[in-house]
Amino acid sequence: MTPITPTAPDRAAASEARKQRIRDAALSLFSQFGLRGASLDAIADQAGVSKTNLLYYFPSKKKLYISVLQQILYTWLEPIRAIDAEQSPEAAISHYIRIKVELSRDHAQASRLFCLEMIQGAPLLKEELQRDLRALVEEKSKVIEGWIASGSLLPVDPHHLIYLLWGTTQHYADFAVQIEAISGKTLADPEFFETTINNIQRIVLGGLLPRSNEA
Amino acid sequence: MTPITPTAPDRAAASEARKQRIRDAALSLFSQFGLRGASLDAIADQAGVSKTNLLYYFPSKKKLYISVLQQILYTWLEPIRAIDAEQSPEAAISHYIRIKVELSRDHAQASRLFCLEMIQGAPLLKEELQRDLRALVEEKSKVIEGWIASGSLLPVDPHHLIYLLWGTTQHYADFAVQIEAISGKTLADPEFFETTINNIQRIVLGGLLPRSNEA
DNA sequence: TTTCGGTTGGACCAAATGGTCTAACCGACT
DNA sequence: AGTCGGTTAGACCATTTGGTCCAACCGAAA
Repeated sequence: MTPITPTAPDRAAASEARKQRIRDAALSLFSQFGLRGASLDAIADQAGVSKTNLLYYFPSKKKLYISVLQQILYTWLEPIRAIDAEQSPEAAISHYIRIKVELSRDHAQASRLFCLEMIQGAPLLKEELQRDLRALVEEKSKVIEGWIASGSLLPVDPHHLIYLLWGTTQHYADFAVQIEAISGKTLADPEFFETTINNIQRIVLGGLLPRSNEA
Repeated sequence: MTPITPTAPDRAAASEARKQRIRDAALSLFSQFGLRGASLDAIADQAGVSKTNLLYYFPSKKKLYISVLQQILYTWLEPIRAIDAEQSPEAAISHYIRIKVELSRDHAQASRLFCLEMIQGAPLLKEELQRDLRALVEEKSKVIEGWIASGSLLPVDPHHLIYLLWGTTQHYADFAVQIEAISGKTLADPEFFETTINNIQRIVLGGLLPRSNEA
């Protein structure tokens, strides 16, 4: 009943598992050395399969790379999709920051690969960015403008707000080494994790300058 | 009288110029493809010299890479050095943001190379980060704490404030493609440049939430 | 038991790559 | 003119790399 493919059902499952193992290894190496810098030998090695076998599942290096990127992209844009006009701006932004810092902690490699691709000029994602991401950002900008119009948010350019949130939160994944070198802490440390979220929320929502009582 | 080296003086100048041309080409390619991803052939080509000649000036790929990185590092940490206790926090932070966004505009490649190196785990810079950068950040954190103690700044963890400033400003260099895909603008556009600075300053200093008059 | 399609890996290949060797070049000083 | 040290490049090399080919394997259906 279960078999959909002509061969045994667990055959397909095992195959998919293997593919995922390869994708995982690829993510690990691509996120460290980039598309050109990572070799198929190394990826196959880390995945525990032969290079030929890797090329059986993914017909070329580029196809493998794209497959990995594609898998990331969805997860990556999820938090911003969650923003909606029904929430208060405080709740929405607070929540967004938390989710994004969680992503930086749990999917740091994915964040780095995404960053690498951007640095390189996003040769493989540019189109998608221009179409989907742009529309998504436009949509959420409208929400932010609504908040501003209703007086529940101080006036700010929605795009720059979004960039600031992206930049700040991803920084903890992409520059993890730097942060560890300076703070001696990682997001894996629960206390540092909470402090991080807390401080970003405080700065973005409340600002740094005290309301002057003078003048 | 002028000759310091045994050979003619302009000989050394021409030599240094060539070295710089090579470093420039190297920056351009390393910042795009990383240490492994960029080839000496391509670098020599872009610099307009033969590969052998490149290897005459820089005895190995790694040495060249380090030379480029070294040259960046100083420029990169300059803005944070400029922060001092005499300024008002508002002036210091405003100025820092402006300088940093200027760097993102004028030295985007350097920013990206630095980012790449961090992503990779900073194998060549880790030591320096742990020593010099850490000390520098510690010093400036003291300044920020002073501001907080004197009541001219709301309480915030200095480290996280610094990370937020770094992340936000560098984002405009490292993710330039993404920003262009969404906003259709670049920092090269003077209006966009000023809007960027203005918005970051406003969010960081003033915060987003209006002071509630209720309750 | 045979066969068949999906699967696996060792041998192999052409191109690219980091780096060496050697010969020639060139301007300055004798 | 000759030579000397800094400079330049073409030929060459060993290794790595992305990718192909072919032979073998393996579990299930006939």
